[in-house]
Amino acid sequence: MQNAFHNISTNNKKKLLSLLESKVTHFTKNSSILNNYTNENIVGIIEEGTVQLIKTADNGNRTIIQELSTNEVFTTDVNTFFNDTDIIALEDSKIIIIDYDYIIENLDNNKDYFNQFIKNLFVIMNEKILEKNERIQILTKKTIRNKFLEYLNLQSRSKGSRNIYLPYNYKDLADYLAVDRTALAREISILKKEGFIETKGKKITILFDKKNKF
Amino acid sequence: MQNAFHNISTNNKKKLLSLLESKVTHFTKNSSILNNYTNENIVGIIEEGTVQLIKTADNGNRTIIQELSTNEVFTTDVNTFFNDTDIIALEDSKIIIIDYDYIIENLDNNKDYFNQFIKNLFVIMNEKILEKNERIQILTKKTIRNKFLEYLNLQSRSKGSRNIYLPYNYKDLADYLAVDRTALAREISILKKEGFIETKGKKITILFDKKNKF
DNA sequence: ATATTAGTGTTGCAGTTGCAACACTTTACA
DNA sequence: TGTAAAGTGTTGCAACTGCAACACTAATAT
Repeated sequence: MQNAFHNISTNNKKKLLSLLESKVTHFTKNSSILNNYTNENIVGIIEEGTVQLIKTADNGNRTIIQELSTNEVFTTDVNTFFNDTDIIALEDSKIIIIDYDYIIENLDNNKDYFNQFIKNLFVIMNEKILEKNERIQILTKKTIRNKFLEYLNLQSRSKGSRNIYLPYNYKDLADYLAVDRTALAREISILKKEGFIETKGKKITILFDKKNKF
Repeated sequence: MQNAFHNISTNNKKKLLSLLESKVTHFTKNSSILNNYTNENIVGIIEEGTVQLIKTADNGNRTIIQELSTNEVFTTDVNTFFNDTDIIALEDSKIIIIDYDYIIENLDNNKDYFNQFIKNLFVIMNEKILEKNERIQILTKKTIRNKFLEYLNLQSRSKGSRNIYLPYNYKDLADYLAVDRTALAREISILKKEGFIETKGKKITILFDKKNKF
C-alpha cells in the first residue's frame, strides 16, 4: 500500500499539514476514533500506532475488517458507518485527521508537495477500490469452497506462485471470507484429502487447478 | 454519482482530453472493452451508450455487477480482472479511454480544467469506495435474511425513509446480495408474514425495526 | 391482439453451513 | 517456567440455501 507521504520531505509534510489545517490527535488504547467525527467526512493517516476497523455482529462477536499501521490511510463517510462499525486505536496512537473537504478545496493549489500528496492519495484510493473489488469477487461466490478457492486464485495470481503465505491466522481468514471458522476448517480439510492443496502452518500450496492451468 | 466533467466547459474538456492523450473508441453492441486493454490500467468514461460489468459464474450464468451510462467512470487494473469478469458494451457506445498513468503524471499540471477534473475524479473514487464498503457490509452478513435487512437498513438510512424503492428488479437484487433469487423470495415472503415489511411491486416499506428504533 | 420472453412467487429436496462442544497445540506473559 | 489465553482441527446436528420444477403475471415485440 502506497505511503501517503511518499516523496514528500519532512519539511514539506509540515507545510502540507498546515495548509490542510490537519490536526494530529492522540488516541489512547482502545478508544474510538470514529465517535469523534460522526458529522464530517475525514481522511485519517496513522502517524504512530495501530488502528482497527471493527464490526460488531448481531451476536456480539467483534470482527476486524482491517488493521492499519503507520502511514496508512482510512477515509470515513457520515453515511457509511453506524451502529455496528467502529474504528478504534489498538494501542496509543497519533493520527493525522484531515477534513475531506479541505483536500478537495485545495486542489487548485499548485504547490509541489500538495501535488505529490494528491498523487499519493490517488494511488491509494485506486488501490483501495481494487482491493475491495477483490473482496467482493470472493464474497459473491456461493460456497465456502469457492470463496476459499477464489481467494487462493487471487493470491496465487498476484504473487505469481502456487505457494500462498497467509498474512493472518485462519480465524481472520474466515472473517475475511465471511464464513464460520470451523466450517472453513472442514472445507480446507476436504480440499487436502482431495489432493487440491497442501498446508503447512500458514503456507498453502496449490497442487493443481484446472481453471488456471497449474 | 458525480459526473467526471462536472464544471468543465466543452472547450476545456477537449483540451483536457488532448492533454491526457485520451482516445475516444467506438465499441459495437456486445463487444468486449476489457479484451483490448489487458496490459494497462485504464480509466474509462462513457461518452455515449451503456456498458456493463459482467461476471460469468462457474455454471455459466452471467450476472451484471454494474451498469454504467453516459459520463460514468470505470477503472480497471491488470491484476483485478480475469477469466470470469468482463466489461462489455450493452449497445453501440463511445468510450473515452485514458491511461491511468497519464493522469498521475499530469498532476503537476496547474491548468484549471485539469484541477477540476481531478477534483471530480477524487469525488468519484471516494464515492466508489464508500459504495463498495456498503456492499461488503451486506455481503459479510451470514444469512439471506440478514443480508436483505442490512440492505434495507442502508437504503432506508440514506434516504431517510421507511419506504424503499428498488432501483432494479428482484432478480438483480438477488445478484447484488449474491444469493439465489428464489431463496430471497422465500425470505421476503417470511418477513412479510412476520409483519416486518410490506411490499407493493418495487416499493418495500419497513413496518418496524427494533434495531433502528422505527 | 397475441405470441414470446422476462420477471415473480412457491415448494420439496439435497447439499452446505453455522453453531456448539470438545480436544489439542501454540503463544503470550506474569 | 508455568499458567492462562488464543488459535486450530474435528464432528453431529439443526438450520439455511441453492437448485429444479412449476405456475402465474407483466412486459415486449411482431
